[in-house]
Amino acid sequence: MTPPGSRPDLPTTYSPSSAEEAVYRRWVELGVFTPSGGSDRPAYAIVIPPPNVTGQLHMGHAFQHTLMDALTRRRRMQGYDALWLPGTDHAGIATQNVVERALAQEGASRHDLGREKFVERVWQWRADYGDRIFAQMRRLGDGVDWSRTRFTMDAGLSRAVRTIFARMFHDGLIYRAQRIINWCPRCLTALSDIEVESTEDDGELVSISYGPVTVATTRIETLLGDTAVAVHPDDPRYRDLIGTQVRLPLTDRWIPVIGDEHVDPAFGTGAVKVTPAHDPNDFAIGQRHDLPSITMMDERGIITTHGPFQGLDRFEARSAILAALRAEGRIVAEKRPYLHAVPHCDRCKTAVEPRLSLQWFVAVETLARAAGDMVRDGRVAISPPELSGRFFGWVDDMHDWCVSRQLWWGHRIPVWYCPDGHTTVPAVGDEMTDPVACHVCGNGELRQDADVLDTWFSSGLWPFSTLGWPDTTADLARFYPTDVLLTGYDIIFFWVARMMMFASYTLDDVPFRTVVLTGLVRDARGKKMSKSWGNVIDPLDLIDRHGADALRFALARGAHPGVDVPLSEESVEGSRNFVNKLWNATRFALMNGAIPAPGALAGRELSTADRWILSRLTAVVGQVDQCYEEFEFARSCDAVFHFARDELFDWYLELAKSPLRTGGERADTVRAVLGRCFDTILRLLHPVMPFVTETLWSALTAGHQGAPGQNPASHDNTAPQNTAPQNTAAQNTATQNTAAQNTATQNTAAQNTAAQNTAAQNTATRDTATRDTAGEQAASCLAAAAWPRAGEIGDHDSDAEAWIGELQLLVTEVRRFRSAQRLRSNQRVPAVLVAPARMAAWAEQIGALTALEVTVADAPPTQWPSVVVGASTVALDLTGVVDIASERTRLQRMLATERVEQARIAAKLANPMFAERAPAAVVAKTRQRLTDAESAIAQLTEQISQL
RNA sequence: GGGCGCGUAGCUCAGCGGGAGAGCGCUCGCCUUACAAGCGAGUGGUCGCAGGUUCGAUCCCUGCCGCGCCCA
Repeated sequence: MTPPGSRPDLPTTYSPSSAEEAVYRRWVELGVFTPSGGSDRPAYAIVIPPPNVTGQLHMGHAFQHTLMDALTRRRRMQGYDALWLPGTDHAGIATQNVVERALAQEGASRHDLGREKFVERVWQWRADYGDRIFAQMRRLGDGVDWSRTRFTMDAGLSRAVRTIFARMFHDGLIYRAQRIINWCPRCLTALSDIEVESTEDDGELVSISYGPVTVATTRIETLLGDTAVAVHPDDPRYRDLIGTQVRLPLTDRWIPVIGDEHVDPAFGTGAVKVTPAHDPNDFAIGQRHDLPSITMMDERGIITTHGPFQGLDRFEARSAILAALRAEGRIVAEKRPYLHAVPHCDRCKTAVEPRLSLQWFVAVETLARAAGDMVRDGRVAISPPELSGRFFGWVDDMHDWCVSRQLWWGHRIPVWYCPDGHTTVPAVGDEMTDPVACHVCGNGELRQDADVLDTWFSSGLWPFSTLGWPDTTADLARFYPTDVLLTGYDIIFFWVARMMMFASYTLDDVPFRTVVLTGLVRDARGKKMSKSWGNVIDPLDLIDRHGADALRFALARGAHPGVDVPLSEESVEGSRNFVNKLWNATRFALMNGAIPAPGALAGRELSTADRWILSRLTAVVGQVDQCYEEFEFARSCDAVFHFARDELFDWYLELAKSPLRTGGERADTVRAVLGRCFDTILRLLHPVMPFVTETLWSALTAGHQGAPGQNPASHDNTAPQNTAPQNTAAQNTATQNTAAQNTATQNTAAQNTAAQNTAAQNTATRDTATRDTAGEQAASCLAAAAWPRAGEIGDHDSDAEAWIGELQLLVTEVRRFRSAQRLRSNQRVPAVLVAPARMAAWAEQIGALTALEVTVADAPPTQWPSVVVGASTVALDLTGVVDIASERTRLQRMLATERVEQARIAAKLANPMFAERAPAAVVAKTRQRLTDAESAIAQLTEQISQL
């Protein structure tokens, strides 16, 4: 505990593990993540791309959440009413698989339980484990509004699903049809195109004689379902066979040879077997030629055709049929291995079986075009724009979307059938009422479609279903369209395109204004992280060992738009080191009485160094702002990092030590400048490094409640500035429970969707209740403080920047000289400074920075070796000690470099075309460079001659 | 096969028409009163190869070589 008005003593090493949890709890207690609403502030909203409810926080989440959090936190500090809305999706197949595995351990299957009990069991699982990822998000520091946590199976979101389904059905945008779909023989369900992942697998391409024609295939077993052989109609080899019949090997069936334009005469033998029930291309050929479809295997991939192969698994059948064909002498050629693309189930990696079946589809043509148009006419921006090609490639060539899944967990398809097979879908406006009689024949014996909808169907509604649609809610009015949808470029098709399609259909508006696409997190060597490679890094492990800020900063520093981010333990350590450096530099500021109050600088006489650092600070604030507008997180981090470490800590702090020691008016000014600088960089870093900045800022502003730039718009600023004791989070480790843990035991009744509050929601309700009283303190919390504005700090000061630049150059040259002379870093040497008055005024600081005992004189002692920069000379008392040979070598090397430079520039200027055609500014700059090189040469020549 | 992208320091990557950059690593010196999770200095690159455009090319264009991703 820190008494009012005093500042805490901070330890020399920052310990994230003891600080982070308490800081997070304080934010939630203060309600900073919950938009206040109702004010006249502009709204800003990001909905989280919902993580899978079975998921654990992985590095991809850590990365994307860091960026979303940074965007939202900055907007919040800028005074926006900012919402980052969290939640999860129900992950149909994945969740069902998890629960089925648990059941299998008990020796049961879902069929033993029956549908109703099984679904109850899944709800139970979700109540027990579904909030794990929320607790992990807290560890990362995600500033989401827990009071608005959503789940795709919530009552409200389920209503959105049923509503849009009915509307689209009645608009003819949802239909049921027999089609070839991707079927997973393990999950026993249909999959959409994007739930299928193709891999290049070894197979064998076998040429089989069908009598007069030979066909080539990799899927030998489907021979049993062949109903034709197709050739190109113009192919001279086969033209005459078109219309004849050939006997299908191993069977008694005769099948026609047909001509079809889509056959590639150059591939294989130029003749293909046609299996309409088991291949999408063959299905299309079958439709064109009115061929029968023969389904020759069941949903588990077991052969059903009568004969010797019946009952075999599809892969066993492949070998058996190959052997049988070989025995009959039907095998003309074999190519093995033959690399070809094989589709696999995204979830279980089983080879997908194309299968003819009756499924529900979304007709995507108009919706996909509308989604494409949003980007084409600029209503939705894609960042970085280079990746829009990827988006168009998908939406402009999209097949109808198979949305039915043969699962029990999910939104049951709201369609009913009567015994006569009529279809009944609730009417628009009455979507939630289950029909009691067939809308066609009035029969009251209705049965609901057994299938559920694709999880992505509900995820596609996420940007507006989470805000209350289909009701017209205050949230929808305030936060929709949302501002940013941030996700990896690999997953753009899953939600981005579909959210846009549904948004266009339901609200005739964009779901978000900007799509920010990130790269993928890779390992230190740029390799994709995968379990099979064994190179997966667990973000929670890194947070445990180095702190969330270190992980976040390491990730954000690599976040160039759309580019993959390599992440290594070393880079996180590097960031942790910077966090610690920031900690110690701020400690220095605290120990020296830095004054962060807004008026502290007013009317003070600033030194050149003060003006310089404030000028640089202004520039950095501007840079950071620009970077955020362009989603250039890496550059933003770099800008603050280099300013803080290489300018503020390395130079200003060193220059400040002397006036601070001296005291008086000058020291107070330095304290005010320090206050302003540290206050500002903590604010600038807060979005990416929330924990340590919050801790340090509360220490910095303790006793200075009138800290500059408090966000007047945020929370209730009519409350008096409260100077009540503030725990510094670093010291408060007493309570270890996270809020998520506190409420994790709360189980909700299965199926009772009205009661499906997540634990986090319950927590947040409590949080919100405390917000009114906490609101007074909110302004003393960095997360609710104002974002710096470049204009408030000052203007660019080129005079100060030039003088400090010269000082830095002089100090660096002296250090280089010392190093070249092999002087030990701790060996203090007498020296004389001969310089203009403004430079000579820094004699003490120059001495401290170079480990020299500096005195000012009008002329350097003869025989002392010297370092010359511009009009300033530092002569060192190294008579008899200096290594003349090495010094001569050093100077001569510098001279050689300058001469090369001089020659190159002179040659350039000698070219008349250059002066004629190059812009005047470039020519002038080049002339200046020549002059600089020439004076450097003169200076070095002089120094060498004096040795 | 079609489309997109990438080859820049030992590693991972920025830069993308006018002086080659960062982080990490490596070498040397230093426990200097904020910080050894630190400080100071340094090493390291015909910017994949070959042409072209230009006063000027790492950057723009063409071809080639190598690598990656998406789609078929």
